[in-house]
Amino acid sequence: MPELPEVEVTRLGVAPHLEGRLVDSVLLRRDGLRWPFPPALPGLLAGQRISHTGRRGKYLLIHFGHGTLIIHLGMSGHLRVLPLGTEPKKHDHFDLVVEGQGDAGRQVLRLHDPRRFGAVLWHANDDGDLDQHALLRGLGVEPLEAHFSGELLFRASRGRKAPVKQFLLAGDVVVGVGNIYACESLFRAGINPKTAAGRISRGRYDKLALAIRAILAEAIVQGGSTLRDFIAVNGQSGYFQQSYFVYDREGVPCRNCSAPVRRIVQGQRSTFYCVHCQK
DNA sequence: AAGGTAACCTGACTGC
DNA sequence: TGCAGTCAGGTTACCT
Repeated sequence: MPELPEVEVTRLGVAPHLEGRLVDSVLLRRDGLRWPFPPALPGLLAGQRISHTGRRGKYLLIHFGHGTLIIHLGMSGHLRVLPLGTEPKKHDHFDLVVEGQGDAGRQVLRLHDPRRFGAVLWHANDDGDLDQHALLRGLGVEPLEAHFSGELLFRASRGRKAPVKQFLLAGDVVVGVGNIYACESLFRAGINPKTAAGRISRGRYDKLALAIRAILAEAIVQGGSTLRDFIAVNGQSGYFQQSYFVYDREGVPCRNCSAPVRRIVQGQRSTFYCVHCQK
């Protein structure tokens, strides 16, 4: 789960508990997830002050004076802020304990990730620019920033034969749009997900860019989507899934034209769309 | 360069 | 009740 809105909702939720605080300790309960945790992490972070949080695509960033902690939630990860002493559950792999501030006591930022496709990595300032980090280097434009546009999608797609759905998911042109929001955006823009990216007009990309922006922004306001694993930091569920028009609605009447929503597979991922509304 | 596929892993659900 | 099969929000590595 977590696509851009879920990561941003997570960031907004954890930020007040982290920014400006000192790290007490770091606890690693296993060697790593997708990649090994940096073994030196506890020593690198203990006693250091968190300056601010950020996000690049689906990567959550926790910035320190000497470097940045990079967290990815994979398919099934979530972060919670809990009172110190809360018993860890199965699949709780990583704790960042922060000092209290004001009335608040020490708290723990805890990463839970059953499938373990997530990641926790460290980028030291000495290693160069963060945006040149191996995981961030090839990423496309942030869809909620001003320079994201239909023109950008149009230009980047010329000559591409891949279906537009996979073009969006690839992440090298625009970041943060995962399977749910790609399906929903294409529906809103009225574009068939199977259409070759390179054969879509400028005007239709203008519409698609607006749809992507609007849907991501709406999802953030609604607290993201709650599927099997995503729970916001405060334990509340997001409710954007109630707003789905096509995702996970195979066979259900289209909310626009009542034709049954169709499910196909593209690049090993399910795509949901309306044959009537998306040409 | 771009495209296709397998792989990583657990858990929930379905059907027999 | 159990067992096998399918599917799930992501991304990289590797091959054409």
